[in-house]
Amino acid sequence: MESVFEIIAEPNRRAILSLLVSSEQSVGEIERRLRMPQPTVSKHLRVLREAGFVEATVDAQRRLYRLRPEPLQELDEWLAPFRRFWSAHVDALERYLDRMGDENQSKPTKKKAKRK
Amino acid sequence: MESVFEIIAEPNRRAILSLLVSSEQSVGEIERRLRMPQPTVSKHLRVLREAGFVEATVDAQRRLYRLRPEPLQELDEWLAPFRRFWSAHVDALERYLDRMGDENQSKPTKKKAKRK
DNA sequence: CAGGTATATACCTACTCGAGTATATAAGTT
DNA sequence: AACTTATATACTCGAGTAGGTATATACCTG
Repeated sequence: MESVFEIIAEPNRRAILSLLVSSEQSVGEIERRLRMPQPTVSKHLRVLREAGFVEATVDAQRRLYRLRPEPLQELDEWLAPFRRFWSAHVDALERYLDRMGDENQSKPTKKKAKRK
Repeated sequence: MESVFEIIAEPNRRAILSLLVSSEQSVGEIERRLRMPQPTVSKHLRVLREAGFVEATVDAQRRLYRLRPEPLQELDEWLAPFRRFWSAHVDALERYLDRMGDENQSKPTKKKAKRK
């Protein structure tokens, strides 16, 4: 369970993260809101904690868990090159549609684009 | 192997995606550049293809694989709420640092912040 | 201190998935 | 047609991991 990617591969962990994005929550609150058995919640929280996604403070018997930004920022950085890639694609599509618009507006039922 | 998240959890698959971000590649090229056994490459490409991360065109015996943007965009969208979260944090930190700057520049060795 | 609440952990099991090896398929070359 | 290149697939095996159940730990309340 090394990487950020493996951590967020698990749906319950993503649910926990999404829940924590609004505000910190105790284990019991997470348990109730996500309708998840308590050991399951604790185990996922442990994984998230050890990977730096969340941190906890003690409040009597409770633990209040809150989000930490770093690991998800790392994910965001990994995405950067791909963002450049797909925005290039959008640009190309826009240019293409612009050209089509000029050349013949008369054929709106066109089915296939030409292949190189 | 349903979700986008599970697909990119695998390091070799991430490597393939990163390689394809520059331009399309044949299976053999991927195999050589990533020093990965051919069946491994093919199997990961299959997973990526079925999940919509890549598409292939046939060139004689070769298959040229290229990136498709949608699945990674989906990941990008999942990150959106968290981005709001951490930019809020940066703002708060900046305000805090600003205040500290005004109030007393004279105590740079402060150790602990007050707890509620 | 007895009982209750909140959370963590230990143990087991079932399942998934990736690696490795061998083989199949298909196209190109001689 | 034989051979080679390029890619896909089938099969087996081992490791990792999530879920379930039971139990441990810690704190709070009467």
